[in-house]
Amino acid sequence: MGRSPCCAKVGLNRGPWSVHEDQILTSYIKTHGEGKWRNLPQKAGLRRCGKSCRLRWLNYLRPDIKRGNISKEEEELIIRLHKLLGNRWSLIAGRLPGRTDNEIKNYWNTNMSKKLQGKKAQKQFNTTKDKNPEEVPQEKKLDRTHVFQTRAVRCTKVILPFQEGNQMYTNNLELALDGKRSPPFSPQRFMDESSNFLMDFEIGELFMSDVLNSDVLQVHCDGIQATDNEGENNSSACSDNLFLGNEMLQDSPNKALFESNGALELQKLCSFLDSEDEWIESQ
DNA sequence: AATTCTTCCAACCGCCAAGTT
DNA sequence: AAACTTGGCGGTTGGAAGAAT
Repeated sequence: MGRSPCCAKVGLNRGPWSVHEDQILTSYIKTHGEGKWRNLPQKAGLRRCGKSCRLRWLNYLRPDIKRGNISKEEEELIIRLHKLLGNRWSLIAGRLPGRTDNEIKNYWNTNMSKKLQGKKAQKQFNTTKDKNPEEVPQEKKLDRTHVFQTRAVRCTKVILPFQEGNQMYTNNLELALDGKRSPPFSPQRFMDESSNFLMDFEIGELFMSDVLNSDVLQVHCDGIQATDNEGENNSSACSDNLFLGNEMLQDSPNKALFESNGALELQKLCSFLDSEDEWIESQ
């Protein structure tokens, strides 16, 4: 049932790697280089699955792996990057030389998640997530300052929509989707407007390209319906804020908050907008 | 000293996207 | 265009080690 395994597991070693296996793998990769993981075990004479070899090399045997505890500076960076990117461990690891995504993920799960427990947003989410949407009183539905957490999903484009005057960003978005206009994005203005937040991230080509390639969708929204962690429609959120991941870059006139936790699919965004329009019309 | 509980992290798993045939 | 392969990712697990009883 389901997907076939990546390789025939019969007769393969599992569990912790022995010193001897490490030596074989290291020696083979030093000679032949990385890649071709599927065939590597056979060629190297290892009774391991290719995936397992890849993981062992990337997370443990690579010569540039940094050993030892996460420093205070690294921890601060992890927190900031997590705020920005969510659970995109490989992206976070990419900005911490010598650290692996697995290591950072483990560190986060064992240390940081504890420290950050009890956050207001999480608390608020938890108090409402179990309720049947039908049971939510109407005044709650109308509460556009309601804070909730959405599940991060990948999107294929980055949109950095800026509002010019009262122009609805949706106009720009639709045109961008139709290919009639570039996504409404001005790097210079983006940096100007968000300089306080981004200052600590060494703004530069590298960072900007990271952002642009990171699937992070920034939404400057004027009314958008989102789903909660359970994938159910939640109450509407209205915001004049600009977000980078979870980070609010501008104060909203109505102090409303929409947390996208990193990303929304463009298709979902469009359907949210449609449903939001219907909702507004029905009021 | 023995047992139970908790923490930590290496390794595994399934899914996905990109590349190839 | 469809099927298949491959590499990469994030979530989860299991067991070793340490702490508590």
